[in-house]
Amino acid sequence: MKIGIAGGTCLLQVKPYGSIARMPKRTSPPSAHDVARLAGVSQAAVSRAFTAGASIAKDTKEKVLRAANSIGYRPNLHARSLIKGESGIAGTVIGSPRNAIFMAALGALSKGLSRAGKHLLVSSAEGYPTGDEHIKDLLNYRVDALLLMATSISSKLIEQCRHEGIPIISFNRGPRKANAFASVTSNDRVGARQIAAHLLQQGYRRLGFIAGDPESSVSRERESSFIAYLKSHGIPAPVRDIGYFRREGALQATRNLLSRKPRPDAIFCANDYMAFAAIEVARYEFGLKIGREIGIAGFDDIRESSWPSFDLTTYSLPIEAMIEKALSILLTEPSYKNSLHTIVDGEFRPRGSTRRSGD
Amino acid sequence: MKIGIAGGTCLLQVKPYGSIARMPKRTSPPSAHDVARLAGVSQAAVSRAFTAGASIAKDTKEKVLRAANSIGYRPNLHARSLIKGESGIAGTVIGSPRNAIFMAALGALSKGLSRAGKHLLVSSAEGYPTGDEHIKDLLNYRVDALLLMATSISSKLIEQCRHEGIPIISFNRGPRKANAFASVTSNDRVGARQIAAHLLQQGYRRLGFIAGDPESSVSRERESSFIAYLKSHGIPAPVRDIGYFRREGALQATRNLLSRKPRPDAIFCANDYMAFAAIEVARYEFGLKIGREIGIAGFDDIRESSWPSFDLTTYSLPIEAMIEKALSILLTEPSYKNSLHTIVDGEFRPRGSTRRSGD
DNA sequence: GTGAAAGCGCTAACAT
DNA sequence: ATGTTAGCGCTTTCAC
Repeated sequence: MKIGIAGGTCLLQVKPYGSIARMPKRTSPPSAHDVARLAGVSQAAVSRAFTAGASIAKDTKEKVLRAANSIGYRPNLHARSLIKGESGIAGTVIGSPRNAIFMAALGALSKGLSRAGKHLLVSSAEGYPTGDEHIKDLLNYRVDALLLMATSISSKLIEQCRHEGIPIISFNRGPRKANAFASVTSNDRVGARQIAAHLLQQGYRRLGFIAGDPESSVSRERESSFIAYLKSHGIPAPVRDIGYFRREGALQATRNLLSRKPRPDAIFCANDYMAFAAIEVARYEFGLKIGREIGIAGFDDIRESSWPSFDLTTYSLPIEAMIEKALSILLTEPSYKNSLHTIVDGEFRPRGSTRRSGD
Repeated sequence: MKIGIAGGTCLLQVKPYGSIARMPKRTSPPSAHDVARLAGVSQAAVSRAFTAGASIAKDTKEKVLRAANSIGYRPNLHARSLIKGESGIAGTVIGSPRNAIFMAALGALSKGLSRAGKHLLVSSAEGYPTGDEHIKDLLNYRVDALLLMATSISSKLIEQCRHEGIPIISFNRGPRKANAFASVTSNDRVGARQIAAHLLQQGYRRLGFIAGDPESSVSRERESSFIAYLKSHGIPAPVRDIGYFRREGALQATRNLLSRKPRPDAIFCANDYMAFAAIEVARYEFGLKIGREIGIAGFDDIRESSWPSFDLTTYSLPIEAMIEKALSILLTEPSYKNSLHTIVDGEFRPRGSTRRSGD
């Protein structure tokens, strides 16, 4: 890989150690004092001009705003946070940024918070066993709330947050200890059950399951609920392999399952992303007609699932609704913050990948 | 959609207007003073204990840290920012959070910054013509740098940032005014040229192009470079339609192009995501063999492109390298900050979607 | 409605 | 090596 460099004067300059190396600061940003002086009012008046609903005369306010605008003044939110004890920032730790679901959630979250005038401080904890270090970092910024996506947190930190009144919302992962903090999850049990029911109804009988990360509550819930339904209908437990929520894992797991004798006639994958791999292995490596010769179902209903290349039967993970719920907990439901487990229903989406009667 | 609610005591409580509604704050977080009192030292000593390389005796430091730990003290970074004039936060505005590329970039960015002990404040400007409002928000937090992804910024704001020494790095979008700020882009011109050359070499002659957002510099660069190559080799300009970087748009654009007489024998799409739509329309709606009967190429080399369902010829957008470059500008190259245009080369990836000799 | 003054939690200069 | 002091930029009493 080549890197080309075009243009640019080059001021010689030394890097200030350990900080984001900034340009030479020609001017420090204007302060409320500067504005006050310019407008001929007190610094307190400037503050009031920028505080909605503060008691200030209309023309004083205008005068201030004009002055402020002319020198590009903008209130320093760090100073405000110091006083208010509130930062206007929500912290998010994302355990698996590769997962499209969490990234989609992040986008929705940021949008929703923006609308409410709040902001999102993001930390990626990919590859860390626990989110603790990242969470601590965020706490240093006195975040008003913590959103955990695919991230675990120690009891000590939970206790500390509760003590300081910082709500924790866990996303799509039930709390380990009941009522330790709020969580918003999709209704995976219902979804897995509907998929099981649908597969049986379509006439599939030799079922397979590809697990995600066997440690994750998400994968376990989907699996146990799937199995429970089968069992209650007198169907033998599915053959099983593990895909770790990754493509490579799912490719291999599918190969393993499809090589068995007798071959399973339908495979339920713990998420859509793995189901795509299963479909491709079945179609391109085993030459099977998806639906007719092998049923494949997933979970999440991500964008690609409805594309004709996959046409995947799945259960929609209601990410928008979940985010909305999380936002409403954050913004308007202080009473529920601590010990609420919200389960949002998705929707079953039968598609061609489990249609026996044709491809 | 149903929402189920499980568990939870319910303290009656009123929402503080306009703020993230927090739990009752049982305790405000401990301050350096508290620690100082507990450890029997001055508050300054506490500060020194938490400052790497400060002049403090070893056992004083230990004493302080023990005390701090026992009451869960953590330094308030807002206060620090106030003094230092540096927040340790980089601000990012993402214009199109739906675009997988930018989300991937975000993940990498957050990871890289985390390693450097920095943080990422994220704002989504989806649907806004300019990022200005969001950028202003971020500036209120005195971000140390601004990363713009698919986001435009007014000259006024550029000027203000330069004035305050805040570097702006634009991602995969060249600066409108030369040298207005730093930018990191992929080498789209080279990529588009290689694709054009490859298509000709494979024997395709009646070419088509599907543009992204015709306003975007990315789409324009890819198109103009593609056309320039064809022209210089005596091939007529491609027929053209617009997909706006969206699936629906690309589906329709492909239908339009494939309905023409004579039908183009190859289509270059301004990105992979649109190329998937093109492939699916060609394959499932027009019954064409991809590669043999219609060549399709994209740009970006996202994850799905190498999947057998698409097997898409494309040019890799070197997102990791670009992020690395952006980080190094941010963290270690103050001298280049202002007027550097870095172009990172990707790699041409010929695949089955443009192989004439077979499917 | 407005200004003066106190202080949020911290760092940095200055003493000692 | 440590304590004292003066702010960083703002919000919030408290007088007027």
